[in-house]
Amino acid sequence: MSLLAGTYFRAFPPKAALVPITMSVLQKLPFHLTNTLTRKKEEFVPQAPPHVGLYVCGPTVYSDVHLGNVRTFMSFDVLYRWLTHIGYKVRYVRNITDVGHLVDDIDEGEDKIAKRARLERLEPMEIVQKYTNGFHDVMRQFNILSPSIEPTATAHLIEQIEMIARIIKSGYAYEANGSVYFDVPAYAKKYNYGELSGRKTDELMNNTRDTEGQDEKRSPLDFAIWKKADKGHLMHWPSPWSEGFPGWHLECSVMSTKYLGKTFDIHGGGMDLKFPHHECEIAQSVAADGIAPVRYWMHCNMLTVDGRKMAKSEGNGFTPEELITGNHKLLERGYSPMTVRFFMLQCHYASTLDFSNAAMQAAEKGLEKMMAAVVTLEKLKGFSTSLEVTSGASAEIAALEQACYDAMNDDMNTPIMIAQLFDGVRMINTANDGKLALSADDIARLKALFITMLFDVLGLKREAVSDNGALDGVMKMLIAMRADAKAKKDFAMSDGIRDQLAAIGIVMKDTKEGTTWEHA
RNA sequence: GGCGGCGUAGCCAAGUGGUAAGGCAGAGGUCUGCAAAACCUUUAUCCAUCGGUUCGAUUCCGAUCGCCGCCUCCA
Repeated sequence: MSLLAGTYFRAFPPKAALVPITMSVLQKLPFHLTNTLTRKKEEFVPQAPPHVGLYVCGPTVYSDVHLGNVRTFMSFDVLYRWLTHIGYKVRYVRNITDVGHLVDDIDEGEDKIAKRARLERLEPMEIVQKYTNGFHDVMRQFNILSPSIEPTATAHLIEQIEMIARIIKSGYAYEANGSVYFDVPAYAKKYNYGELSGRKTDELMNNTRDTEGQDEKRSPLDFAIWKKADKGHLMHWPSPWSEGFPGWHLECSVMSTKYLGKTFDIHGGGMDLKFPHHECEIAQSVAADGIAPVRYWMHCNMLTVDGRKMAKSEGNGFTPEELITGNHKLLERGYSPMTVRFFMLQCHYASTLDFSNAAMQAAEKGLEKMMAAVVTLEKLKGFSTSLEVTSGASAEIAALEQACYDAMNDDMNTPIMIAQLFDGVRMINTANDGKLALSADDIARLKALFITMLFDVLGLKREAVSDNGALDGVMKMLIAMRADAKAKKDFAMSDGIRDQLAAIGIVMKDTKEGTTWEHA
């Protein structure tokens, strides 16, 4: 078994990783992040620079992802992009949970994927495929990069069974009636169960729910790492203990350490996974291998709607699809994926973010302003600096650049970084107005900064605004007619054209270079 | 009840032991035939409430109120 499981992977970080660190960008300031294990902001020092191992708990593919999920993956996408940008070589692992997990008390013994399969009359793996595809589509829409490795739980059954065996061998798990439970009290005697979530086993004991099936367990605190499948349970595999399926917490422990090493740098996920999921991951790894698996834990906060966590059970969750089309009762209209991305990144990942139509519309306007500035910047022509002339703005641009790096290095503070860029927007617009002189070098530097920060780091992309050629042609004609009317001082006609277009959502703008138009 | 966190302008949201980033909205101005866009200026005597520490707190400590997340093993 161990041979099978171990033949095809390479150790990470690589043993011969003694490549000198070549941080291309800025080494002046190290990256700091809030480690939720210590609850402190710490300097990030990878165990084997320049390599960084990053693991994020991926989705359970039994239904559409909702916007809250998107926020988590987007936050870690920015982390991945930033670490890469500052010169690290990141191996980013994000799993797909395709082994179903038990639904709730009502659907006893039937897992999420099996239940869904039954409802939709599909093979479980059809469900998995369908929603995995959907998940990938959503990730693409929001411009979230693919991880380096996207392992699935079902492809790592052998490793999971091996890990269970190791935990049993070390005395922290026991079999009962074909299921295997993690022995929390035994573990807690030697190690600190609850170090991540701040929980204490005594307290947990006092507040345990009286649920069914408890009799198999020695302590109500124990959790299943292998579960015997009930009859009718669709997904199950053979194991030394029973025909069954692995416990939920196990897959992440197995897949993270398999690809990133027994101890790896960063583990991320949503705040709601801190307990029990992440706490159990620590316990499993420590029990199996005697080593803490993770050096830095990062948790990103929840997306709320009207102050409440977005969740299916609340009925306040909408799919990314609905958000884009506006087809949901909570949505006044649709918003583009990049508007959503910008909206989310204007808030720090560790804060709760409250969703509202007003906030979305504000983000939309802000993003438009930002993107318009990039277009302006690309057209700007600066004066030549051949005579050792520097503009008064040069120092300001250098400071702006530094401020952007400082913000990102300070626990990935995207809202501050964006605020800095808006200062840059002012500079660009002022220059465009002829009220600020920028040298060609200044402009090149600003361009590099904006493109790097906006597109590479924040992961925004330009969205198509103008649509089809026919409309463009019609608009050219109308603009010409209106110019003609204006030349003849026929303002009734020129205003009429403009107002009627405005009524159908097209806005004309008279600039020095001529008239342009856009959708309102 | 336990654990974790939050409460900053009309809205979204940063931040700090020395007196409040940014975006949206609002107001005034420049520009314009009038607009729009752009630019400039402006908008929180104050950071839930009450105490305490301090020369000084929104920032630290305590209490109160309100809100949110988690509390497993059958997410």
